[in-house]
Amino acid sequence: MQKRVSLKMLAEKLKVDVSTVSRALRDDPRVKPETRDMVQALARRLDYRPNAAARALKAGQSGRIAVLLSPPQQRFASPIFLELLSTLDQHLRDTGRNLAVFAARTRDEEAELVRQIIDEGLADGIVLGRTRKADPRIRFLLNRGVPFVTLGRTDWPNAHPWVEIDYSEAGRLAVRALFDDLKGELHIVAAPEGLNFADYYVAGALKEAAVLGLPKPRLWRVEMTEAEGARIAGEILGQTGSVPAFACIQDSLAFGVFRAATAAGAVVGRDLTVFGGQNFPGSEHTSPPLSTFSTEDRRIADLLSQVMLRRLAQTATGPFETHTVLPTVLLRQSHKLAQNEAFIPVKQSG
Amino acid sequence: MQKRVSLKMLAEKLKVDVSTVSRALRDDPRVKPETRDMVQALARRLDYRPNAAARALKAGQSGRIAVLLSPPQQRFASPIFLELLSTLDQHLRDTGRNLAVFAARTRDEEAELVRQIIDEGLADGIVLGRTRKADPRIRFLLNRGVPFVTLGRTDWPNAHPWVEIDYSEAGRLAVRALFDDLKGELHIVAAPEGLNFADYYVAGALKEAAVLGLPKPRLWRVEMTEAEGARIAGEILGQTGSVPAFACIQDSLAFGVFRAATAAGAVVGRDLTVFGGQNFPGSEHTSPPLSTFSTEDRRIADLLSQVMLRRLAQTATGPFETHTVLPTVLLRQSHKLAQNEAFIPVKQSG
DNA sequence: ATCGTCAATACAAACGTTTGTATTAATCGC
DNA sequence: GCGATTAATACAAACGTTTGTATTGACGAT
Repeated sequence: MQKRVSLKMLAEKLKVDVSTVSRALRDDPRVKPETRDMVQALARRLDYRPNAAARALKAGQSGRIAVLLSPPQQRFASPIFLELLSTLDQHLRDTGRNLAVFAARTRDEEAELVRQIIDEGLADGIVLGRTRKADPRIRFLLNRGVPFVTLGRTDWPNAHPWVEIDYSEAGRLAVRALFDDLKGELHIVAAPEGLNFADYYVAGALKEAAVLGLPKPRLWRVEMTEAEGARIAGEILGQTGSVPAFACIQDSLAFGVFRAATAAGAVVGRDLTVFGGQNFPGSEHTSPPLSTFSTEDRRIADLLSQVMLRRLAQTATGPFETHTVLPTVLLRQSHKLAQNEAFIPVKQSG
Repeated sequence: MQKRVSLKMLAEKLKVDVSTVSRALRDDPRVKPETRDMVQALARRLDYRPNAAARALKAGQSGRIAVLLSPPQQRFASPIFLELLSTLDQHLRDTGRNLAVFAARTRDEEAELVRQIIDEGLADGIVLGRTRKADPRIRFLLNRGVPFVTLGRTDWPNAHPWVEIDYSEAGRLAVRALFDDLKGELHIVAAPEGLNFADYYVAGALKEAAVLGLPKPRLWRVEMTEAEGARIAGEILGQTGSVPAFACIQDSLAFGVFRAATAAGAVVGRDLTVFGGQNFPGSEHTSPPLSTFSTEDRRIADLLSQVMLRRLAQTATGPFETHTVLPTVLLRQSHKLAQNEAFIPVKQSG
């Protein structure tokens, strides 16, 4: 465990000042070419690496970007996060930055966590999702002038860059798709109220139901877990003789519906219909294949990364034009299986 | 965007020295109680937060723990990672530390990345998985005396703490399960050679095949993607009239087998049998439900976190006794569906 | 020969902490 | 009431960088 190589160590060995070493390594024209080469040669030989903490202190920048892992995190946390972490880290490392990850326990804790990240200098910028109504995290970040990008619009849509999945369209799609062979009550199963993407989904779904002349669907606002999906579907399947339809905002919930159906001896596509969301791994292989919409995880990750980097490079603050709404694409129409006796894939999920 | 609150600022306002402020905040008995209270009151009022970079520089420790996201990262990267990130961050924050995430592009890049993390002081400890034969990352970390924990044993099992999933048992279980109604060739579909967990799996599977008196199974060493699973199954289903059995090391591969089967018009459970691994979300709902083994993601995450923290607290180096082999638990036996016409869940997946 | 110019380098301060040591002034023993 | 003790605080150095400024010596112009 030999001592770390520092500028000082290089300077001593070469009998020059640390400032000369520092400049030599950064190809400053003020150092004589021979000196520069000598310094660089030794630095390479000793495998010198600048100390991140010292640089951060001097620069007043941590060199890190934080990603907020929004609670609750469960096994089902959407696949987009891993995609995002991986993509973002690669983009960041190309610009000499690193990735920090923070996982709040509860939603209430998040605002305090964001404050800590910024005020302790744990990161210079933040990527966050699951935006909410009157989101205290956004309020704080705007106040402090911190660079950040959100997945999902906020109440201050022109004050910062964001990328959004068109959840309103997703809700519309789900209801429209389920409508075709609707034989019973329609259930909208969405994430808790106040979460913007869920509110958009519900709005889109309700509007479409109205357009189609349906009676007002039953609304469920719950955490997006398989357990919650199973609980709701279990309750409904137990009490009604009709054929309920479930528009679930995420496949995790839809998986729960499948589970409840299996437990109740009901057959999806005959005794109930289901529509999911986000095209989770495995949803292609349920029986029948889960109708869902795709969210282009890869593209979202790329966009968020690029926008974050652009925002970091930016000197002036606001207004920020990078607002992108990503389309949601209908995948599979297996809820029609009972009628058609044939499975029509609308688009392969690759 | 007012200036950050520093010790210096507090000191100036209170007309005392920064050292006094520093000591007051840390409840040093050398400062007079009244002074302490005065300092703490102002610090609270101005919401002072110590600067992480300055602390890191002074302490010679970054206060961060790195998690290596092993390549290739794809949508299917196992659910364990999110669980790990979330659990680890919560444990770390309790001890005033933070989480850094690094995603190498390729396996070859990983060793260099680890070197960078340590030599630039980007992290004080590392959690890594996907250990390999003669793993250069481990070699380096041992050399430098860096605290680290691995998911999966290494070639230096007594030199560092590790947690391992019993993949040998997993391979054995899969072959044993498939054996019961084996009507054709047995295929072992595992991750590339050199990856320890995959090597254990293959060894376990081959040994069990030998014990059962089976002919030598066909061996595939591929990346664990749905595409690879589909490619292999497609190839086999096209060329043979018999009923192949696939023991896949991960559900992602098994999902691929399902996809190929659907494409070929083959029915899983009749024209082929499949066994997966790691119990991915959704694997419960395939048709038939995917036989797989569980890996107790939550417990693994907890263990890795705890062991990492214990290792960090440790002053002396080695030997490290924290070596845990986690059992793999058989889930579902749906590959027997064709025979029994009944689905026997061995254990619910929660 | 002498002054200004310029190249090359050294010196020094700063970023925000922590911590060892020096200074000051009050208190105690006698 | 005077030296020793002690409580309270200030001073200073250090961590490893970066960067503004001062210093040195060599050279060309006058």
